[in-house]
Formats: sequence, C-alpha cells, structure tokens
Amino acid sequence: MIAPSPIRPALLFGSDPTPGIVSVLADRSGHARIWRRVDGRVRYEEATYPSWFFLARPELVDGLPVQELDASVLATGGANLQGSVGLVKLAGDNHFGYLVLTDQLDEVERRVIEAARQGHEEGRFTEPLSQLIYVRPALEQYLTISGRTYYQGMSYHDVRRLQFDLETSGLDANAHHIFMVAIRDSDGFATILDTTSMSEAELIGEFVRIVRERDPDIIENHNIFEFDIRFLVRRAHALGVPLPLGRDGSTFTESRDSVKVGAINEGFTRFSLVGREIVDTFHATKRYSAIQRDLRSNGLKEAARYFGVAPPDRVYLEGAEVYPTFLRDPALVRAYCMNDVEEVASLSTILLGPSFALASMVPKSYERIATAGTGQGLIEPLLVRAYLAGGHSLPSGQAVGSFAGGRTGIFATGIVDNVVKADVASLYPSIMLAERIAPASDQAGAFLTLLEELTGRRLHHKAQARNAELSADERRFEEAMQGAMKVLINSFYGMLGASFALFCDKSAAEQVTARGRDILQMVLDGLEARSAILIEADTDGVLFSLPTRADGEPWSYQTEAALIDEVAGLLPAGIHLEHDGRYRSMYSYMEKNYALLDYSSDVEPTLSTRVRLVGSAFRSTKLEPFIDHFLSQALLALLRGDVSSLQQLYRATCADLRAGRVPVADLCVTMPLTKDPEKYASSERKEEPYEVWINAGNPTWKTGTRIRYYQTRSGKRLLSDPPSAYDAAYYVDRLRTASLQRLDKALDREDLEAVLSESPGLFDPLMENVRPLVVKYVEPLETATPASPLAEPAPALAV
DNA sequence: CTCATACGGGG
DNA sequence: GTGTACGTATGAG
Repeated sequence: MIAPSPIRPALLFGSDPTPGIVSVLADRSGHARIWRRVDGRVRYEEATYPSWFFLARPELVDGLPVQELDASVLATGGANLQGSVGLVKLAGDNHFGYLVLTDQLDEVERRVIEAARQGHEEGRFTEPLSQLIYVRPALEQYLTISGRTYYQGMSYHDVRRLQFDLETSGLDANAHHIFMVAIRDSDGFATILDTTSMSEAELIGEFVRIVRERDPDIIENHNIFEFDIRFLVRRAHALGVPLPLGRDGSTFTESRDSVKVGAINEGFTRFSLVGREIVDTFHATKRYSAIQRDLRSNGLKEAARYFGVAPPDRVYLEGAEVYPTFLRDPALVRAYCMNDVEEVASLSTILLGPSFALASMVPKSYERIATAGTGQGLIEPLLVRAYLAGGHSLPSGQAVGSFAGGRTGIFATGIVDNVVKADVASLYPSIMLAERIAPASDQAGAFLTLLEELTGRRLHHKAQARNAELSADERRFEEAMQGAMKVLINSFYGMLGASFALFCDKSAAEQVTARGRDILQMVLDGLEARSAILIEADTDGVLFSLPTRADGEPWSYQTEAALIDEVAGLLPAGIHLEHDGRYRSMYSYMEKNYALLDYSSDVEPTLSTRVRLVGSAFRSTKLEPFIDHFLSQALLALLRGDVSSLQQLYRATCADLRAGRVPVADLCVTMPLTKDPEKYASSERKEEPYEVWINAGNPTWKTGTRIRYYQTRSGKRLLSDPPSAYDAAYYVDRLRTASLQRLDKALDREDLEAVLSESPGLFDPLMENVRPLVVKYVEPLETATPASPLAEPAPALAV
C-alpha cells in the first residue's frame, strides 16, 4: 500500500482518504456495505449515509416532513435526518438550486415524481422530469457524499484479480456444454478443471468452491459478459447447480448497460456480483482500438500478439477444433485454455491499469469506470462531487448539436521517406488553460482548478515514475497515476460538447476547436516555410517528410527536433509542439490510413515488427490469408523502395497459385452463420456462406458456426469436406484486384500494372526505373470535421 | 452504379 | 427523454 500524499486535494480524490476499498454495495435507504483489502486481508464494514438528489423547484417536496439545513452539513457528508427530509438552499443561480437529503429515497423520489406530474397537469410548469430532478445511482451517491473512492493507496498489485475461461463444445448454451475451465489469479494461483475426471455439474460446483476460496476482488476475461458468464449461468441453471459467487453468497444479477467505444455507446448485459468487480478485456480492447487504429482485430489472440504478451509456446486452436481436440488430446486443450487466462491477465494489466487508477479519483465503481465515457463518465462526477461538497447549485444539460471540430487533412499520398511526426502536447487542455476557457455554468470555478491541478500533478507523477530511488511497486503506482491523470486531462474538452452533460457548453467547445485549428495551421505553415513536405494532419498532430539533404547525409533526430523547436517558437505561450516519432518511410494511402516503416528495419527487415499498418483499409479481416500475407510483404518491399522484389514476390505468388502449391487453408475465407436456419429461410435473401453450407449437403446448422471455404472450378467448397483442386485463375485474379486497389497510391498506374504482371510485356519499364509515386495535392483536401461532439481527441491510453 | 442490411467477439 | 452511434462488405435492384 502507498501512504496517502500529505497534499491530497479533495477536488481530485474526494475528502475521505480511507484506504483499500475494493467494492461497495449501497442501497436507497442509506445503507452501504463496504469491502476493504488491508494488508492483503479482506474486511467487511457497514456505513450509513444520506441519499441525495438535486432539485430545481423546492415546491416538489411540499407535503413531506422537510427540515431546512445549512449547506455546511454537506462538507462533512453527514446529516441526522431521522425520517425527515433535508432541504438545502444552494449557492449561486444555476438551474438545480436545491439539494434534498433523505434516508428513504424510494418514497421521497416517488413523491417528487408525483408532484411533478401534478404540476404538469395543472400547468404550473412544463419542464420534463430530467430538468426538475437530478438523481444518481445509489453507489455513486454514497461515494460522492462520503468523499470516498475505491482503491485509495493501492497499486494494481494490491488487489486480487482472478481470470477464468470456459471451454465449451460450442457457442450455444442451450445446445452445448462446458467441458473445461481454467482459473488463475494475480497471487500465483492456477488450476484447470475438466470433464475427464468429473461431470459438468461437478466442474461448475468445484469452480464455485475455488472462486469463493480465492475470494478475488476483480474477475476478468475476454468477452466475459456476452459469453462466459452467460454460458455459465445457463448451464448451472439447467444442471441445478447454485452459483453463490457474491461476497454475501448471492449470485449474479443482470442489468442493461452500455460501454463507450470511441464515440459510440454499445449496449450490453452487465452481470454483477456483490462485493466484487467484473471487467471485460474485450471491452477494453475495443476501446483501445477505437483510438489506436493499428490493432487489426479485437480478438484475444490478436490483441495478445499486438501487445507482445502472447507466450512464445502458446497453443493455437480454431474455435471449432477445440472440443474435437479435447476428445483425443485433453492435455493440449488444457495448455490452450491456460494460455487464454494468462493472456487475459497480461492484457488487463496493460489496458485496464488506467481505469484502476481512475477509480481512486472518480466516485464510481471500478467496473463502471472501465466502461464509462470520458466527459459525462469521468469529469462530470468529479464536478458534481465538488459542487455537492461546496453547497453550490448545479447546471442542467441540454442538446448541443454539431459544431466545427479539429483541422484534418491529407496533403500527399504515395511513398515518402524521412517521415517525422510532430504533435502539440495536450492541445485542447493547453488551449483551455491558456485562454481560460471553461463552461459558463461553472460558477464555482472547479473546471479550470481541476484541470490545472491535474496538469501539475501529472508532471510530478511522471517524474516520480522514473525516479530510481523508488521501489518497482511505487514506480508502477506513479506510472498508473500519471496515466489516469492523462486520461482525465484529455476528457475535459469532451464534456463541453457532450449533449446533456450537466456542464456542456457549445460556445466554449467551439472556442477550443477554433483555436485548435488556428494553432495547427500555424504549425503547418511553419513547417512548409522550412521546406517540409506535409503529408497528413489531424487535430493536434502532423506527419511530414523532409527532402533529401543537399549533402546526401541522412536526417538525424537532433536536426528534426531542432526544426520542430523552431516551429514551436512561433506558437502562443502555453502551447508545446513535440517530436513524436520518426520513420524511414511511409505509404500514405488515404486519410488516417497509412503504413510506416521503422528506421531499425535497415538493420533487421522483418515484417511484423517493422511495418505498422494503420487504419481500417488495412484491417479487413475478411481477406483470404494468402492475400493478407502478400500485401504486408508487398508494402515492406515498397517502403524499402525495392520494386523488383515486389515484382518477384508477385510472380512467385502467382506461380505458387498456378502450381497448386498454396495450402487450401490459406485460400479460404472464414464466415460465421449468425442467422438460425428458420430466420435465414424467411429472409428471402441469399447469402454466400449459407448457400455454400447448404449446397455441401448440410440442411441445418447451429447459430454462430464459423465455416471456411474456397473456390474450385465447379464452385465454392468447404475446407472440412474432402479436398479438391482450387481454382488458380480465380485466386490470381483476387490477388491482382486486391493489390491494384491497396497499392494504387504507391505507383503510377502503368507502372503498377507492369509490376503486378505474371510475365514480361513488350513495353514494360525496367524495374530499376520504376519510382514510387508521390502525389501532392495543390489544394490540400482540408476539412474541419463537422464535429461529432462525442469524438473526443484520442485520450491516448497510457501503455 | 446506389441503397439496404449485417457485422465486429466468445467455443 | 438522448447516444442505434462507426466503417466496411455483401447482396438486391
């Protein structure tokens, strides 16, 4: 545990530093149940607290036993209500001018809603209910008014995290069964149960016993909500096995919730346990890849490889192969299943660390912070806590509508060398601080105070994270704090433009983006004036290329940094331009779609580690594997300026195809059958995967079945059927079409067609003479993205 | 060509 | 009562 800092601003962490809270359950009658982990042991405590809500019209509590209270009771978080309803007149003239305190929230809220309905009927006021009362979930009420948060003084190593993974005979809990479960936790426990030595019911019972014995604070897996828990609950119910996994012996509860992925809210069914937090690395992965566009799939295996945490001897099995493999080689599937939970443990360390640290600041449960948006999800609860403690009236939210966003544009496509990335550090927060831009409704001045506090503290934590005098655990704690603060700092702007956020302010948001566009333009002008070739700009950063030096020497980091410093000198005070990466070359394909080649590739030109494919155009998971592989190799050759290699590669691939040397599995597409047979039959509309499956003599299927098939001369054929010769001409054509499209911007059209030819043509250019193409747009394709107010600038996750 | 619909993940 | 949103691939017309 980390001792609380002596200067610990309540604005950021809440006023009560009670350490070690790992879970809380609060009800609407003012009872809170608290689990704390102190020195590794879990203890249970209870507390009482007043429920609260903000109110716009005091007459809505007329007829209730109202007791007028002074705002000073709020600072101490207490009020002795004893059945009465506390009413506090708040300072300032924001919309919600009153705070109501009660220990019978159900009854009081019901009465207020009834009074509102009557008021509407009698025409005394017309505001919708949301403009009359502002009420939060009970758990947030407890944390907000008590000033407590989760995980004070804890590092990610101080909580016990348990990962479990089911292996099943299929995806449908009504038709399939569980045959294996792997369980591990962050304190070194690991075990595997399977049906070679017990029944499915015994396996579930044993799983329950182990989880209760290990008593984890956090339970994790990849797609745990949509798959593992749902499947477990269904099978346990069918077999009559109880699942008392909560800390009070209760079982899962279900609720509809949503996870914020980029600008989007995705619905999901949340399963919850009393006293424990449940988080999903699938959600975390999706949230990451919505921002960082070079993760190609959100699947566990792909994500683990991407973050470099896949064990070197990792066992890979196709989903459909898992159960058949278990029947003949259970040991192999045990290894596979244990690899899964190990990867989940590593992924959550990387992706959920910032959410963990945020939970020590924001008055919400960790599991909800892990799915929350940034503006309304993180900043608003901090401001509401500050307003509540300060006894200040609260503004109400409204629809914001669209407004002009960041400056984005593409200035050149093709293959460019000597590429540098520069970006303005924390552009929007810096603008808000430099220009003192805050919501007009922030009468208490909390917005900029918090932002300033966070900016200063983050630098401190960042420095401490590199302080060699601290222990490894302390340094990890410091790193997590600075990462969490970075997320918060980048979230302030998002709240301004978020419709129905209490403190939203369209005009303030517009001021920020307008100033941001001006500043980026200054950067672009400054770079161009110094002979840089602009490639692409997006909100707060720019990719540009430097022309080959007159003396033929390569550019060094130092000269690039000096150039950026020069341009930085043109910018207003408080705005910092930084060198953010350098690349040997780049293939600029479309806006936000490009490939980058590291300088280290000169030494070691290997594929996967040296070429970074960014953007959805390169992401398509539906390509046949051999095309996907070819394109990566082709891009590597192009980025190295080696057109002959590209041609050789193309010809070799075509020759392999024609000679029947390409394994059929590399030619297959993989498609899911997501509709059940009845639904497909009634949809009237023919879809290839279903037709292939039916034509192969399969009248029915289970939903979720994934099939793989390839093209033969006589039609599509399933990989699982007896093998047949594939249609080489078809695949040569597929290769050519896909390559012509993806490499279109890299070479002149005629050159590209000559390079991608199977045999030499009469008028073909010599490969030595084919030069990669660069097209500069005279009129830069400039845009001020019609702002989706929710598309916040990437709150880059600290990884 | 344009328009409409389904998909992302888990065994 | 507001956020069923994003970008892409496929099939139908």
